[in-house]
Amino acid sequence: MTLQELKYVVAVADERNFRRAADKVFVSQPSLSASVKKLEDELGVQLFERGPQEVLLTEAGRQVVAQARRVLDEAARVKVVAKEKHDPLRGTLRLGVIHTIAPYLLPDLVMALRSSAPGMPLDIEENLTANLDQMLRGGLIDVAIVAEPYSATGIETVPLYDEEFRVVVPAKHPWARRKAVSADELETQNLLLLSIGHCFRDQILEACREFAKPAPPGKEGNSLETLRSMVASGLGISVLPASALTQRYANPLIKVIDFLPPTPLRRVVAAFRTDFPRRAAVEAIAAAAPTLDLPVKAAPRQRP
Amino acid sequence: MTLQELKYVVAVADERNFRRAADKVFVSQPSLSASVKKLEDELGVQLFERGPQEVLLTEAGRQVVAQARRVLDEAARVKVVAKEKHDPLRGTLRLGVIHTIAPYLLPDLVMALRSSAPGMPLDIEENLTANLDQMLRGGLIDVAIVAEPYSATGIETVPLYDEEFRVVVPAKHPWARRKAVSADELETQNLLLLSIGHCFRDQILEACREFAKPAPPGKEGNSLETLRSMVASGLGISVLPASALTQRYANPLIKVIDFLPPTPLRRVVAAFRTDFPRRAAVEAIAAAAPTLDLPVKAAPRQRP
DNA sequence: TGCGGGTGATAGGCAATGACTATCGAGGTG
DNA sequence: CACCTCGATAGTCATTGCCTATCACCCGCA
Repeated sequence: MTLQELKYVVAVADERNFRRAADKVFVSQPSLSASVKKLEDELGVQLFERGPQEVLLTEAGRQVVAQARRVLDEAARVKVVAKEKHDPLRGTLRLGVIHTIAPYLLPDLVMALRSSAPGMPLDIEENLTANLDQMLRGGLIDVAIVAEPYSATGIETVPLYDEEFRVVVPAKHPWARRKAVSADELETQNLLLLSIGHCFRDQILEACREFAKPAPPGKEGNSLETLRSMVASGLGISVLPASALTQRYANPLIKVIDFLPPTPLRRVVAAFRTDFPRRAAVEAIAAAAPTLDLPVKAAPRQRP
Repeated sequence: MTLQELKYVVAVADERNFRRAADKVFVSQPSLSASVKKLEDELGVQLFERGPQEVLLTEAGRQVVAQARRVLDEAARVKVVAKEKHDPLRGTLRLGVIHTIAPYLLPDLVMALRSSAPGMPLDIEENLTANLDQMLRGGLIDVAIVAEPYSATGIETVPLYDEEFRVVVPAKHPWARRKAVSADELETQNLLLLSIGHCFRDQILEACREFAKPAPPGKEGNSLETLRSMVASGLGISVLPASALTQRYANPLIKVIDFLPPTPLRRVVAAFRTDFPRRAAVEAIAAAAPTLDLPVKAAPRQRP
């Protein structure tokens, strides 16, 4: 039984005439006759009475044709469903973002995508890189926005932007008046870091190799906002990414100091499975990134 | 798009593995891959992400597969419907019967068929032969029980039984004591006949050729029961078929007289379109006829 | 009563479709 | 690094379904 046979049978039932039905479905009359007979044989029931005057539906034919219409109806809806999903910028995109990026990027990004891809709502998952990686491979999310270094087989990345690091110290800290500090100097202070698992912690330790080996530094916080508050309360100094230090987050208890060049930075990328079919959705995110009002540098597409 | 492609896609979605899915639907893995790709191309949407680890459903894939299941479901019901109609003795039989047979045959026939073909309810239409003929050709009824002579192209008949005619006279009629009368004698009496259109009228006139030409005889009735009542009231004599003169219809005001041989009779047949596929249903009727408690003679199958 | 115009079924040739086996290339795993 | 499994590809082959041409039948008309 094929959809075509069902189409043919319905056509014959509609036209009550094999020739007209054949024209209607764009085949020759013998082909149509053969197909109808084939279906009748398969079903073991005669569907039509071929009289010399007219073609009559048998009782079985009536029922089968009615059911065939339902099949064709549902089959037509397959195409409709597929067509609706045709545009990669339509349909929910499941997006994972690490904790140190989400709160600073998402408000603007969602805003930008709402106009550039209005048919693509975001289902957002905020988590650690390692977890996002697993979810990405497992198909639980479609795209992950993480910081480099990040690579995995079967995963591609598109750079979004480069984001410099800044030192934040309490307002009454001895460094509060300095214009810039060197990464090596941080060692001398009580450096507050994120807890283990946050990539941002590792990136800072990487930037300040000197004390990566010695004992772990001061206290740890669970989010950048926690760190910020801890600094504000005078507990120590810390390092935050530039996007966490916009005007919106200005705080009189905190002083922001640049690094002496080379300024450490992180590259933020969008990662997705190589086989992910909605690349245009990733492109939409990459295209939106440089338009955002963030203190970042557009990251050139270096490894396409 | 074919049902097979939909089956394949559903199998892949179920197994999340092309090889296992191929086994499940009894094709080689390359064939299955090709079919899936073909459907994806046709729909213009990628349904699966073929990762090295596992096969993932895209969002479009989820929706298409869900719809495909519905299609296959409905398609399976086509076979169920057909199977239900597989037995020609199942399903309503639309039966037409002429007025002069219906009330005497149907009660017994329905009873007999209820046991020999319990799954075949009768939808009964009572009408004149000419109308039944049209309905039979037009497919409005499946079988017509009529009296011969009846023939038409594209129509076959099966004899059911032969039924003799009897003369009925009022109880106080001069003939009331006679054992038998000749057809020719009827001319001398006030013969009550059915109105024009009833074949039984023509058959009586045929039996008594003598006065077929002269002026029309006495009054006319619209049914055999009307005639019977008219005879009972002394309005004249009439002729009835044997099946209308069983014990059940005995009436003290009426005397039944045999014809002198050759006794006129009518052959009752079941007529159906040559193309009618449920011949077994007709056979069931033919087989039931001789078992009925009617004063008739089984009609041999003379022209098969 | 024979003759066109209609029906659906049949016959024979042909091309497209789908299936197969064998193999590849990519990844993951010991 | 060898080995295994994944899905994709290549090439061949049989089946399928299609077409044109024709048949057999029935109708209505002359």
